[in-house]
Amino acid sequence: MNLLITEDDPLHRAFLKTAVENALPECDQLYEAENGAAAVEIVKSETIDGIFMDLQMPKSNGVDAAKEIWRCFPEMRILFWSNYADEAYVRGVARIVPSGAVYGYLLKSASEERLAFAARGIFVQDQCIIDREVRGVQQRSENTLEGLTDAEFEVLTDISLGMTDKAISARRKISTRGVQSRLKHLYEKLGLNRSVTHSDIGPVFNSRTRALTVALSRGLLNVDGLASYEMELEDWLAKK
Amino acid sequence: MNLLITEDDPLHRAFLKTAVENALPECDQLYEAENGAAAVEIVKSETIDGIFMDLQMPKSNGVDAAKEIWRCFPEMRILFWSNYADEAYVRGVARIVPSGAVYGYLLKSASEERLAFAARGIFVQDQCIIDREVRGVQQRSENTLEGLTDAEFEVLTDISLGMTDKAISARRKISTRGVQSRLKHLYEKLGLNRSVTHSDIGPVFNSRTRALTVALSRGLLNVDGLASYEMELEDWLAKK
DNA sequence: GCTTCCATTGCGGAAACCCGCAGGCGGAAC
DNA sequence: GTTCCGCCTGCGGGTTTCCGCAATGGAAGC
Repeated sequence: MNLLITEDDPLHRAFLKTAVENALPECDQLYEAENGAAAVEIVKSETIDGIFMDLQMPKSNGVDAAKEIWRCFPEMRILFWSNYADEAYVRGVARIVPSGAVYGYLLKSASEERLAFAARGIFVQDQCIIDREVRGVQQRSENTLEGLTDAEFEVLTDISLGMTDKAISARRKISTRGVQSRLKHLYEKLGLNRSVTHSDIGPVFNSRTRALTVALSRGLLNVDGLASYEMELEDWLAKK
Repeated sequence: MNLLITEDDPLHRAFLKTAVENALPECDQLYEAENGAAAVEIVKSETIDGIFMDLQMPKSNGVDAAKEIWRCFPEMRILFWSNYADEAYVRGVARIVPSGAVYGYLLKSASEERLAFAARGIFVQDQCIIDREVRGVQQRSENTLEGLTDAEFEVLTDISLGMTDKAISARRKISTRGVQSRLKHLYEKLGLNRSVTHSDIGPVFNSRTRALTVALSRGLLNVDGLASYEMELEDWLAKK
């Protein structure tokens, strides 16, 4: 069995390496990549059976790399390994998993024991292993109470790129009024309607930008995510 | 000599610990804290001569902790140790350094050798040691060409919190027109004026929110910074 | 003193944004 | 079938934001 570790931080890489050597003696060859692009190359040139993938990496983040890898090898088993259980990451990963693919999502704070268990579960027994806290985020984002619908999340990513209503309506093929309607619901769910309005000054917050702040601080969005949304937007602009 | 390591990631903490033991044999006691609040407590209860401070930590980031520590011990020597040379961090640190204090700013990608050199420089020889790349950011933000003036940066933080023009004008004690003037200059420096405008759709971007995206992706702002600006804003709102 | 540069201010208007109301559509549940 | 419910749409209008133009005042430099 050949595995690949994709992780930019040399310390974490070394830790992961020894952990894997202990947990998976059946691993013959252990490749390493320090960014997403390098990982993609190795997967294409070598024979890889499974991947450890860090999500936070400078340039070419883990999600993009995984998307490209799954495009070529839909069967590839990937264990994501992340600092945070941010909704942006969880959603980002969930969006690109091919149906039937085996994958896992583990936090870096997990013990070596948990890591070993997850690794064996995924790479040996072909089972999906999702960290408990991550699972919590997933569920919360599935039931509509606390979480946003896809439509609302979509419009959130669009305004996070700084698009105008009109541009969004063109991109998503709905009327500008539809965009505003989505926005209104988004604002409500983020709790902006009952936000501060000072007697002298009037409303203190501009909903549109405030939504961004709140989304960022709640982990609905993160800066890496923005970068990849930006690329999708550029593709669309080029085609239009 | 008693030193304190403030770092949430156990791996990095362990690495730092052995590195310090090698580089600074004159260190008697080596304390550890895994977040800013704990660090502040230790500094207040023990006798500490110098601190390694991680900047990215969940809750109570390094800048806030350092601010509080320097408020009580303006002589404290602090070596900041960060993943990124983001302008938001560099500016954040520079804003709170008491005049005459000894401090350093090192990237985590630095070699152990550089780390040892910096540690000796700061804690033994009382010299400020700033990483080269960080120094680059500092200079760029000092000369007005590429960087923003204080006024522009201030208004950037305000819109990043989602404030309206009127609220900003009240807070900064200038007219709303003044706010808009600052904003206009900010937009220019971020390059939003010559941005995409599509023939069918018209302007694709809303300057106000687009400014946020650009500032975030360029590292002028970051999410930790937002959290502490938010607290300042709440203080002001409470007083008002 | 004069000029230059910068930040600020008022005015005014075009555009963008926020939102209540009313209505239409399709899918899920009963 | 009926009833919900979420989502989209048009209309209308109130508010906010963006920005050009012109004028003021202060600081720095000749």
